[in-house]
Amino acid sequence: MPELPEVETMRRGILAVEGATITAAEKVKCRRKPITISPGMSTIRRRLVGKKVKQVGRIGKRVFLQMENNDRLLFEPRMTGLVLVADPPSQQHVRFRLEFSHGEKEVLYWDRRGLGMIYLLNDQQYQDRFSLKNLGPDALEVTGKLLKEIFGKSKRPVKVALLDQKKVAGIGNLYASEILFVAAIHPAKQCNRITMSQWDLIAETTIEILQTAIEHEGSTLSDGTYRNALNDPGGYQNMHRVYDKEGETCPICMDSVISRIVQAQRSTFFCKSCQKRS
DNA sequence: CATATGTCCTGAGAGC
DNA sequence: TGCTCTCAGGACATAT
Repeated sequence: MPELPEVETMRRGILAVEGATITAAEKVKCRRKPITISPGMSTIRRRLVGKKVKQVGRIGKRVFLQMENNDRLLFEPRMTGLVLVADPPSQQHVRFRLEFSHGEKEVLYWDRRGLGMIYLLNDQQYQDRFSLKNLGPDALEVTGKLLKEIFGKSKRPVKVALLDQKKVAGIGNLYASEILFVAAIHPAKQCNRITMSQWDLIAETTIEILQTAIEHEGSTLSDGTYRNALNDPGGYQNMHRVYDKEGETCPICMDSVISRIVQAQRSTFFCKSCQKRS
């Protein structure tokens, strides 16, 4: 589930390692199927141990440690991955560990389902991997004009299109429903039928919702998986308007109930009265 | 190129 | 109570 706000919260949670030197990197033994860590641990150790972290960054839904030579160690949490500086929710799902020079700093990668990945890229590999061809502009940077350029000719349903990371980076299933509800756009509306003023509204709403979600440290759903770097839950789930609220009264019209439909094999939540196909 | 679909994986919760 | 089954949705390989 980690989307842009959750991953940005992870990034902020490990900012303290900026300037610290990595003293150890360890793939933690785990009875479950091991996650993908690339390249191998011996190469990772050779390139990281004794090196200083220049910056902690985020690209889309990935968080990374950037070294002084611009090697980047990326954590890609996918569904259930967490980057932690505190004790993990469970020991059995700890997959990877980094130790740092000063203080008692330690960073853990924890992942219950193990769909996440960790990989080390040199600067050129990073630039290629995340060129605009492969990953769209960050969702916090969008404008109506940009969205219209990116999506304006597409016939896809807007909700499905917003999830395409090649187009815009950072929006996932949860925030897509929330954004379109607030912008009052029907999730099945085709992109090429959305007006310029509606794109402006979607852009504004996207930034507003994602920023507010970051301020609240992301959304911890009922399964409780997502935690910040200190292993505390987020708070934005209390501000959800439609996500996972099928059958509940719409908070805007107070009349219709929230509907659930499936688009591209994923749940979409919306209000039939507030979000017209028009 | 654009878009659709199946797959990876675990554990919570539903249903019997 | 304990078993089986479904489902959650990140990114990507493959197909159309």
